[in-house]
Amino acid sequence: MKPKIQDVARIAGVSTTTVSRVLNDRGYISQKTRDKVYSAMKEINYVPNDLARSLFNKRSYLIGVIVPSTNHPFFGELVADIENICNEKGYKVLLCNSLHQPDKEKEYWDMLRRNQVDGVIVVTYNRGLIDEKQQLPAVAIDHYLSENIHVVSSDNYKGGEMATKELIEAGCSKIIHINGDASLDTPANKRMYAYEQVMNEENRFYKTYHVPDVAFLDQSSDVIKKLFHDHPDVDGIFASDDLLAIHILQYAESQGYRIPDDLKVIGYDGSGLIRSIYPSLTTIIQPVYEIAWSSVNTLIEEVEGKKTETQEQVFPISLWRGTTI
Amino acid sequence: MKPKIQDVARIAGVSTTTVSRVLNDRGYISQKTRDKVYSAMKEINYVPNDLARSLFNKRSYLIGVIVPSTNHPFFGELVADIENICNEKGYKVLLCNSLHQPDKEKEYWDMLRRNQVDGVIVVTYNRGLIDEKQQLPAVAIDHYLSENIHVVSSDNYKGGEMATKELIEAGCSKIIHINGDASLDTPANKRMYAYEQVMNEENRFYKTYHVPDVAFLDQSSDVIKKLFHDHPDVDGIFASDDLLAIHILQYAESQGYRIPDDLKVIGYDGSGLIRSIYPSLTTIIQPVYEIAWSSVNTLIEEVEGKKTETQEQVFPISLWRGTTI
DNA sequence: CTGAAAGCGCTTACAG
DNA sequence: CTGAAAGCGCTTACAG
Repeated sequence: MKPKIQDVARIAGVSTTTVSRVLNDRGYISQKTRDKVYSAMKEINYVPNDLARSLFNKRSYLIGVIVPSTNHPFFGELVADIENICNEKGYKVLLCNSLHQPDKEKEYWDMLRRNQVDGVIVVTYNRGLIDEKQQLPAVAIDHYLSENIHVVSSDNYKGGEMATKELIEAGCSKIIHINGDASLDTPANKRMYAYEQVMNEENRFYKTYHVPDVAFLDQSSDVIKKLFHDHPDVDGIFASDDLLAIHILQYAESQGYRIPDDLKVIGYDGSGLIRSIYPSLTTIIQPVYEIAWSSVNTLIEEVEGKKTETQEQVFPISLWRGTTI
Repeated sequence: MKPKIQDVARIAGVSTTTVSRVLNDRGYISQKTRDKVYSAMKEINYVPNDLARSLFNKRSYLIGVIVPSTNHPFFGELVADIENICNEKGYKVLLCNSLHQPDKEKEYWDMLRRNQVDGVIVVTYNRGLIDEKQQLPAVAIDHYLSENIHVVSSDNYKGGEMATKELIEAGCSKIIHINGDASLDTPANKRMYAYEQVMNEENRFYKTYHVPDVAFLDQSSDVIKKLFHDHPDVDGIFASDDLLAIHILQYAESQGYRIPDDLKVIGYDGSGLIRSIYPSLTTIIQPVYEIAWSSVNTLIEEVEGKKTETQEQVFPISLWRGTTI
């Protein structure tokens, strides 16, 4: 049986109230009592039960984090940053990999509520996730969910614009965009709108191809093949995800395109991992750490009642110059 | 105020006992009562408090997972698999990124105990993590921690052997190994022993270089430069990590080595991500999913009291043939 | 088929 | 400076 506060009290010869007081360092306690209690705790290897504490305090210091999957460089890094920052602030992370499945997201959301998390940070493309009156503090990354939910993102429109203009300035004459599932309401859509708008303004041909699920690349190859089959003269591609961009480079090279002479490619995300192992890829960098930091801080401020108005924060993107443009 | 079971009981006109019964589907309850309770729950949007439940049941369905960082393709994938499998089985994951820091690992371990996790899955190189009498069920991945802790790993020795032999069979005459921190007691050490033993048996020159921290590659470049400076005639390198292998390839190519003609390189881990975006890299594949599955299952079996003897499970590795050998 | 009571391990007014 | 009592939101014997 795990020792409880009563056992400590009995051994130290004090009341449970007193033990609780030294545990929480609250109220006046004589040094002598304090010492007795500490040595009793040590003697029986006492560990406080945070479940009981949370129950009483109505505060769990638990934060739910819902992402598509940590098995993706961008989200793996994002989750690592979020967890590290939470840890510094005394919060714990309950991890949920939704695999982009709306029903899973909903299940996770309910699970988090049952577990009395203080708040949740969510990356979802499922608008309907929070329909009911949600009093649970939440921050949505990259996505507007509802009026009461804060939003943290990087500037997706500007990212799309920057990527497109890089290709234009590099002299590409036929620039194609490849993106994820068109029916999903993802931040990548803003990148697409930016691409289409820029191309439109310049009176250029534009075309966007869609991959069923960007995060899991198995299905991307057919779309990539089709892109090159339809447009063998393509000389610029803006991919909404670095992994997609790399797959395109692989396929293009296998077809004899020389990079960047025949074809220029720019990706998106610029996670530390990709920049480290694939520095040649020109890409738009999302400021992952800033997004993580701001998400955690905004959430904790709301949890601790410091701020109430719903916030929307957009961080600037930047360009990583590789050699694929 | 969040609605509680009492509110449901009051509205449905029954006792809390009855509400609890329909919640847990235990004992006999008339359909009429059941309906009343359900509609009351719906009416006030009731969500059960799992903290209170866990407190009573002495079972949290929480599993702590300690890894160096999800910001690494191998651990990002491992954590995603572990979490998915836990979720299928009704368990939740409390994520801890130790960043390879022993003091953090210890803090996380204590935090997990306070939070009454049912068990923990840990990837650590910190032998001293569990000194005291730990009654907490645990599975260590890749590492023997103590007599009562199960171990799940892949065959690191055979992996090192296979990698070394591949280079030998490919005709390399000067094969060098590069590994992580020598003072850490990591699974990669077994790969190094295998390398050294095979080389020894063949009466060949061997030499291992060490990078301070394989998981965070910033410091690797100096070591890599030194390796090539000391041994410009190296024609085979076995790296204990794919990211390291990729950095070596980058540096070697910048120095004019042709791959694989002048230099052959083999990595380690073979995570899905690396195989997808860097298929040319020859590497040893660790069966991530099997490791995740076995860890979760072994842990849950112990938690549920199905098995008691400490187990050690070793899964076979395999070879990914790229073009770097 | 249903309810009153005790208890999971803690904390906090309230007394003293 | 310290303790007895009530309560956080649940569940489960035990009665009826």
